[in-house]
Amino acid sequence: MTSTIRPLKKKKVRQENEKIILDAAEKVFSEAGYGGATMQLIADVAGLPKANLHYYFPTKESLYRQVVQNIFNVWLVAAEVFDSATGPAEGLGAYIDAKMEISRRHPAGSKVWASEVMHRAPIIHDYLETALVDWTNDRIKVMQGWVEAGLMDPIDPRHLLYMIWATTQHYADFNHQIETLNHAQPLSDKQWQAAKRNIKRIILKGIGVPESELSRL
Amino acid sequence: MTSTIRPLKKKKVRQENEKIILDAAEKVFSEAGYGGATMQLIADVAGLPKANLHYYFPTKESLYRQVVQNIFNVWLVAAEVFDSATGPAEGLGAYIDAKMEISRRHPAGSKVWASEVMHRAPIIHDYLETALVDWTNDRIKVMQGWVEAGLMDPIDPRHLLYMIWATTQHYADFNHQIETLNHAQPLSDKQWQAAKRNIKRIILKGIGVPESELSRL
DNA sequence: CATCATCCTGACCATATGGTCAGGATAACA
DNA sequence: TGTTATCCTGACCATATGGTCAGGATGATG
Repeated sequence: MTSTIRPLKKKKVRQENEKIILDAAEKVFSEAGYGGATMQLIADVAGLPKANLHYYFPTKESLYRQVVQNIFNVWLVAAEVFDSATGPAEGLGAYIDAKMEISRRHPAGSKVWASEVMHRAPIIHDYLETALVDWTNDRIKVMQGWVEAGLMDPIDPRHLLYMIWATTQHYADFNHQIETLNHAQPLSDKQWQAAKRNIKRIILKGIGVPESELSRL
Repeated sequence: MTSTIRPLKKKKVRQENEKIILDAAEKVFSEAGYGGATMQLIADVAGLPKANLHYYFPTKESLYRQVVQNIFNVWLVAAEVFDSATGPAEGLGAYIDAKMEISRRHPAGSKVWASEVMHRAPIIHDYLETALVDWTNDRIKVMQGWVEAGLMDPIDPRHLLYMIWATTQHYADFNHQIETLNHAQPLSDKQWQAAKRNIKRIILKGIGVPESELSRL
């Protein structure tokens, strides 16, 4: 019974503990910020002694860096829906849906990312300058192609992209404000659907997608 | 010559020093977060000894609270343009312009606000529940009126408002990311104008403002 | 000029924090 | 079973931080 597991036992322990620590760290960093978070609090949330964190992650900064990198990967995966699309209604619509889903399921990650960028990205500076720049330029070209094909109005794709990022991430980063304005209640399933529908409708109609294609939202 | 000033000299000193400290604090809080900011660093930026800060502001938290309240007032003033408007094109257009101008001139304040809300508004909780809720409900009624008057599509005003907040504040909160994506350069005058124009066009067209009214952007 | 309130600050303190380490426990493996 | 690599942790340390305070400077007031 243990024969197949035994050789992996130790490796599994490492894998599991790193996950526990990273989850706790993401939560604490998102709630307190990098400076406000303490290794002791992360340890308490993880249910481990503080020294154990330092066994897996030598410094607070290395732990934080790993958290941010994980989030960036989530972004990238979500963006894949963008690529297989044939036009703005499909591509941007799916992208907005995917980002809203992340904001709903993964708000802590979004907050850590926002906090990092707001503070001039001291830790992931290089990521922004390479991976993000490349990714962005690629999508801008795609959207530029849509403009030239007459599939959308001659909008500057850059500002369109910022608007999508801003709006979708707002539902994660400012979820406390949104809940406060919703009678102190989290958004219900219906309200999340309504949010997605409103956002997609305004943006897609705003860039010139014909009304006939909007009905499917 | 000094006769008119003399009786105010001491009061003026207080006023000036409080302003110097608050400006320094806003800058440092926005760059480091509440937990990452130190009274020593704020003192250095202000060019005053640390003990002097504690003379005017007894605790770090009281200083921070004052910074956040000042920002909230800036928001409120900017929102006044909303009210004198006769319809969405004029009202929302002016509101977007005003908020973009704040994002450009006052990014540090926006970041402090964002950080505070992201961390569940521990300091200004009561503000959100009273002032912000009241303000928001009032504007929603105005927009609801516009919908009923047929001046805009039947959009949920709440999500429209969030979209405007998110997009305009994004240019302050994520200015580092935007600059990184702009060849490490701050946006020029022209680029700021283009940003405003793109945002207003997408949102206003997206909610059904007729093309004829968009040409004036 | 004398008195008083306000303003200012170097030196100091208690506490909290990131990080270390020696030594012990556990499991893989020969 | 003995050896080795990995895992675990209580106790400890150096440093940084928010905050205090006694005493001095400055300007208002009468």
